Amino acid sequence: MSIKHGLLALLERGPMYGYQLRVAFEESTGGTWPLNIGQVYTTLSRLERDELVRALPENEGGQRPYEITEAGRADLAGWFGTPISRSDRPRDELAIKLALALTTPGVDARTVMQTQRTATMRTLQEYTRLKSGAGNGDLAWRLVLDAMIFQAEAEVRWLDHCEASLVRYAPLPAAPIESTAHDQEGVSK
Amino acid sequence: MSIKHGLLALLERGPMYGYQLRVAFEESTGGTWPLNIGQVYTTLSRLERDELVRALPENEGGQRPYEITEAGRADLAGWFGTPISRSDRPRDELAIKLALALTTPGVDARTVMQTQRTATMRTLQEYTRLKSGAGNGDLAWRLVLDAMIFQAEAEVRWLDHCEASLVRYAPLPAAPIESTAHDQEGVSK
DNA sequence: CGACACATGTAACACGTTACATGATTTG
DNA sequence: CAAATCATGTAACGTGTTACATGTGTCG
Repeated sequence: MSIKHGLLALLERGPMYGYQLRVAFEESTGGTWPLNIGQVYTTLSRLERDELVRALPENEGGQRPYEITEAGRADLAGWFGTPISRSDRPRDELAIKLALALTTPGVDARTVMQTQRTATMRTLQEYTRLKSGAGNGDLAWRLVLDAMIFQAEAEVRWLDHCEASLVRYAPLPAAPIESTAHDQEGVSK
Repeated sequence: MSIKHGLLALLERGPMYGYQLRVAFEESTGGTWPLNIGQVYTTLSRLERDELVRALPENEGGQRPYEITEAGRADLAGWFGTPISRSDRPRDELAIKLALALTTPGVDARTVMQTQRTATMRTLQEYTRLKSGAGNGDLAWRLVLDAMIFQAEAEVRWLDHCEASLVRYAPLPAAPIESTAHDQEGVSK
C-alpha cells in the first residue's frame, strides 16, 4: 500500500518515468529505505491497470513517463486524508517474539531482551551519528530519521519495562545455589 | 517470517494441530492480532515442506497434529538468539506519508499530522482502557499491550516534534490575509 | 432443526524481494 | 575498451489476506 501511494504522490508533482520515481522516492526518505526498481515497474503496471495512472507516449530518450489520472488524484487525497490506523500496520514481530519467549521451554526471555536491547542501542547510535553528520537542508529526510529514532527509543524503553516486569513477576529464574552457606541478596520486591 | 517462527515456538511446547495453534497464538498476544486460520494451514504446509515440522498420524477426532523437528528447533533457536534488526522491519508508512506530504502540491502536511495525531490519541486511550480493564494474570499479553502503548506514545511525540519543526521551518503557510485590519489570533504554539 | 464452535483445507489475489535479461549512454 | 550509470522489463518465490467449500459435534 505504501509504495502505491508513494508513487502517486510523486506523480502529483508531474509526469515521471520509473527510474526517476525510484530516485525521487529514495531521496524523500534519505535513502533509508532502498526501493527496488523492479517493484516500481510492477506497481506502475498495477496502477495503470486500476486507471490511477496513465502511460504517456515513449519520449526521445526511450523513457516511458506516467501521469496521474483524476481517479489517482482522488485515491491519493483519500490516503492523505485518512489516518493510518493500528489495524493496518504489520504485526510487531518483536512483541510476538518476546511474548512467546516467555512460555517457550528452553528459552530465556531475559537473554532475548538483552540481546535485542544491545542491537537496538547500536542502531540508535548509528542514527544519531547520521543525524549530526549531515547538515541536511532536507526537512523531510530529517523527519524520517527522527521517526526511526523515536521508535528505537521507545523500543529500548519497552525492553527495560519488560525486564522490570519480569523481575517483579519471577524474581530469580532457578538461581544457581551455592553449596556453601552464603547469602543470596538483592532479590527483594 | 513472524508467523512461521510463532508456530514453531508453540510447537516447542508439544505437538498441536492447526486450529489449536491459532487459538494458542491469539492467546499469547491477547487477541490483539487475529490470526487467519487459512494462514496457519498454509504455513504448516511450508514448514513441513522445509522439514521444520513433521505431521503426525491423524488422531481419533480427525485432527492432524504436527511436531517440531530437530531442524525446526535449530531454526527457532536461531530466531530467539538473533535480534530483529531495523532492516528487516517493514517500511514505516506514516513516516513516508508525512515526508511526501511535505512536497506534494495541494496537500497540507499540518492537516495530515493533526488528523493522525487525533486518531493515534484515540487508540492510545483505547489501549489504556484495555490495560486497566482486565485484571490480567497474563504477563505476555500485558507486555504486548505495553509495546503497542509505547509505540503509540512515541508516534504522538514524533508528530508533535514534526509540527514544531514545520513551524520553525515555515512559520506560516501562505497565511490568508484579511483585507480588514483585524488581528489573527490564537495561531501561536 | 438451526446456529455456532470445532476442524481442515484450497484458490485467487496482492504485495514485496531477488535475480535475470537486455540495451543505451557516459566516463575513466 | 571496460566499467558504471541510466533505463525497462520479466520470472520465480515467499508471505499475507480474503473468500470459498466441506464436514462434525454440540447446545438451545
